[in-house]
Amino acid sequence: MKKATLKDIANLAQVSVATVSYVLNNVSTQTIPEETRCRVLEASKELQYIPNLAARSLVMQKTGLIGILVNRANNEGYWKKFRYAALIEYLERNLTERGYHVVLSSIDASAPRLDIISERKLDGVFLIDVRSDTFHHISRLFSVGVPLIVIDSLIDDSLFYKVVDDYEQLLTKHITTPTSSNHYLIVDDFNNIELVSSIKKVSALAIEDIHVMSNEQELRLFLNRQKGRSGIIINEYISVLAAKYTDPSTLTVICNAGCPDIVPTQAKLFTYGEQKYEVTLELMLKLMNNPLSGSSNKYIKIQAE
Amino acid sequence: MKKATLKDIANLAQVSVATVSYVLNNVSTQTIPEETRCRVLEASKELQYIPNLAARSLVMQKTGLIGILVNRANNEGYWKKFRYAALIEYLERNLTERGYHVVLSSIDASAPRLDIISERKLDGVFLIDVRSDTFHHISRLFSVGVPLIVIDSLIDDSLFYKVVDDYEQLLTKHITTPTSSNHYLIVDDFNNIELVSSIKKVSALAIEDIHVMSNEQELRLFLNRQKGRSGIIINEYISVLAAKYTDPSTLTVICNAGCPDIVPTQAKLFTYGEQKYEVTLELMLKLMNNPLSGSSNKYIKIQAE
DNA sequence: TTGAAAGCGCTAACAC
DNA sequence: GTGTTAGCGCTTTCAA
Repeated sequence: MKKATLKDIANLAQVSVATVSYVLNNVSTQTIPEETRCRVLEASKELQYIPNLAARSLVMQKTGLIGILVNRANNEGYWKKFRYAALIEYLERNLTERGYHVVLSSIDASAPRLDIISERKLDGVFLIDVRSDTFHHISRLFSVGVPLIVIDSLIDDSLFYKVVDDYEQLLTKHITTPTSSNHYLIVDDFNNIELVSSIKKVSALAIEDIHVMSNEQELRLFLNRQKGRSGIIINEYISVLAAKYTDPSTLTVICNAGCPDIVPTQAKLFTYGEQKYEVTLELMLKLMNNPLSGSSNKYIKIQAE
Repeated sequence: MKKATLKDIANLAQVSVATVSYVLNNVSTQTIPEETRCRVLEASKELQYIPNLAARSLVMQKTGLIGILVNRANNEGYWKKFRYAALIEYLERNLTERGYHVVLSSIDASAPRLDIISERKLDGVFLIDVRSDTFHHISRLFSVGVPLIVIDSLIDDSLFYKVVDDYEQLLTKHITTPTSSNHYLIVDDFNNIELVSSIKKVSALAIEDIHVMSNEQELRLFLNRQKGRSGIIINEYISVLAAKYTDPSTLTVICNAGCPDIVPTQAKLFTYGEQKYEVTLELMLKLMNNPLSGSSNKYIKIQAE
C-alpha cells in the first residue's frame, strides 16, 4: 500500500536506481538496451510508480511551481473578490497544460509576506495588485532571481516587469473626447493607489466628477448627484451595482474583470480580457526560459478592445 | 547571494545543524540554553534564513500543500468559469491563514489525471464538480490515504465525503409549493450529470418545463417559450443572461456561485454561500487531523439561506 | 551498458 | 546540552 519509489522498481527489475532513473526520464546521454528498458518500464507500471516531485525538486533546484499571489484586504467588496477570477483561471489552466503546478496564495495587502516564494522555491511569480508602499519588502527577492511579474500595479522600480491596463489611451482617445467631456468617472478601488491616482489624472476630470469605489452606500450617494450625466465605470461588477441607481444606457463600462457578460445590456463597454492574459502568460514563459531576457522598458501596457 | 541553509547557520553560530534545527523549530523535547539559542537565532536572522519546504516535506512526509482540483471542459460558459471563484477564494484564504499552501489545478473533465495528488504529496484535496463516470480513476487514491472532499458531485462511492447543495429541500419546500407549480426551471450545467438529473427529478416538473443550460442561444429559445410564466434559475450568472430575455421579476434565482449581488434586483433569490464554504473547510481540517474520523453518511447537504 | 555513491536541505534517533 | 548520522526519494558524476 506504500507508494512505490525508484528503489522498489530497481529491486523488481533487478537493476540499479540509476538505471531506473535513466529509463524513466529518457536521459539522452545514456544508451539503454531495449531489453532492460522494458523490464524497468514494466516494473514501474506494475508498481504504479509516481515520482515524488519534492525529492526531484530538491536535487534539480527547480520545483515546477508557479505562484499567483493576490493582495487581499479583509472584507473586500465582491467586485474586488471577483476581479481576478478570470485571470487566475486563465493562467492556471494554461500553466497546468504546460506541466507546471500553480500555487495560489492571498497575501495581506497591508503586511505582505512573500516567504512563500523562497520556502516553496517557486519557479515564477505573478504578483497581483500590490501596494507600492509595501513593495520594498520584495526587492531582495530579485537576488533570488525569481521571474516575477507584477500585475495592475504602478511601482517605482526598474527590476520587474509590470503588466497594466492602458487606461490613459482608453480614457483620452476613446471616451472623453474634447467635445463631450461632461462625464463622471467611477474608479475601481485597487490596492495600488498609484494606479488609482494615475487613472484620475489621465481622465482629466475634476475631483468632484470622480468617485473611487468604496461601498454601495457611497456609490449610491455619488450617483444621485450625477442625475442626467453620463458616466464611465471601471470594473463590470461595479457597473451592475451602479445600474441599480442610474440609467444603464448612460454608462460606459471598462471591463477589467474578464466578465463583460454581466454588464447591463444598454451600457457601452470596453474590455481588457483574453489579450491581457495571453501577454502576461507569454512573458512569464519567456522569463522562465531566459531569466535575463529583459528589455529596458518594464511596463507592458494593455490596450482595450 | 545563494540561499542560506541550516548548515550555513550552523557554521556561523558554531553549532551543529541538529542544534540549529532544534532551535528554529522550538523542539520541546530538547532543552537549549538561552545563550546558544540566541547565537543561532542571530545567525539565522543575519543570513536571512528561510527553510526549504521541499526538503522538510521529504523527511516529514507532509507537504503542507492542499489541492483544489476543478474539473473543467474546453470553452466553458462564463457562468461555469466563475461558479467556483468565490469558493476557491474562501478556501484559499482560510487555508493560507492556517499555514497551508494551496495548489490550484484544473483537470480535464473528460480525462481526469489526478497524478498531482501523489506527485506533490498533497495533504488534502478538494475535488470539484467531477463526472462520476471518471471517478473510478480516483478510488485507488484512497489507499494513499489522502483526505479528499468531493464538491457538487453525486458519486456512487462510500469512501469520500461529498458536500452538495440540498436542492431538493429548496425546490420542494420553498419554491414549488403544491399551489403554485406552474414554473419552469433552468438548471446549471454541472459536469456531474447525476447532480443535474437529481435536480430535475426533485423539481417534479415536466421535461418540457426544464432547461439545462448550454449556451445563450438555447436559453433564449427556451425562455421565449415560457412567456408569462415564472421561472427558477440555478446559478446567478445564468440569471443575468436570462434577464435579457424575460422579465426579471418573474424569476427566482438560486445562487450557487457566491455572487448574489449580480442577480437582477427584481428577482427573488436564495443563496448557498458562506455557510457551505465554512462546512467544507471545517470538514477538511477535521479530516486532516484525524484521517479516520468518518461518519457513515458521507453526504453533507447544504441548506440554502 | 550499468551501478555505486555523493548530495539536494532537512529532521530525529541516538550517542556522547 | 550538543553533535553525529541515517535517512526522505531523487539525479548525476564517475568509475567499472
